[in-house]
Amino acid sequence: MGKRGKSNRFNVLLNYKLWLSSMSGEGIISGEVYTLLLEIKDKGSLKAATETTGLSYRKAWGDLKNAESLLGYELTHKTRGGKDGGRSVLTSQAHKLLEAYAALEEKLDDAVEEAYRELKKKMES
Amino acid sequence: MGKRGKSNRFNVLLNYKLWLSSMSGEGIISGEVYTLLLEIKDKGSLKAATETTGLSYRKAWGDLKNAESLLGYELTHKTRGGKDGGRSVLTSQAHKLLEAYAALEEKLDDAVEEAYRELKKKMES
DNA sequence: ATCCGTTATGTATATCTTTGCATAACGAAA
DNA sequence: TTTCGTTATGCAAAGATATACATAACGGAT
Repeated sequence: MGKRGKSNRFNVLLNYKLWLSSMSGEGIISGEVYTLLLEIKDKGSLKAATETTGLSYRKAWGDLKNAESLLGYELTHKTRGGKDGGRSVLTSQAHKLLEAYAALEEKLDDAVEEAYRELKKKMES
Repeated sequence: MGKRGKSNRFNVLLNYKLWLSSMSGEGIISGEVYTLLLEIKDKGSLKAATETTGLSYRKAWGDLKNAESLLGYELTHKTRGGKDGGRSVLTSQAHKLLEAYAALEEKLDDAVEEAYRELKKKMES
């Protein structure tokens, strides 16, 4: 280690959280809903999706409903009944949203990482 | 208005929130603490700062203490007593942090705005 | 016609966060 | 040495969020 040791190491992490909101400010889509949609896409049902994401069915269902109501369109085609009980399938708009959101997150991850490096440099100087 | 009207306008806003945390994840500095520090710098006391920022003294004090404990150094020189009761003045490290944070926020504001434009374009296509 | 497991939703419970007192400690200035 | 307004901190109360539980509705497959 260098002359001054690690005395002024800036040992903190930079975190961020994204969400989409309506003009009036209510929350719509956060990372949580994003991963929920990914899981629904994979598993084919909301219930199954909640089991892997860890949130309660009640909340996941509410979040999804909220998101759809504020976006103004459905994110999943929902069917009830049948031997399997029913299923949830992403709409084409949901697919589009997932794609767009993934690109956005990647872009911002990069920006945050770079900003963090600069922050750190400043704080350690 | 154009041929298809505004039917697929993506009428949502992109929001984000930044915070610094310790390695183990506890929150340290959020925008709230940042504006609190700005206000302290301006007003010279924590109490006065809470009056303009709107948070309760109890919480502001706790947040500040938490931030200092996790950073490992003081963000304010605190004095009690005197006709004026006491005061809080930013440390040099706090000044440095404010500067760095402001730069960081500006950078990310730009990145988010750009990312939002792309998101919007994708969602409206 | 019956069954099954999922969607759908209300309500009560618990958990987490913030606020609101209350009250002590402090110490420079008058 | 008394005074004043701030820092400092515990604890109860209030608010906000999330979870848990209960229960209905549904309808394709058997």
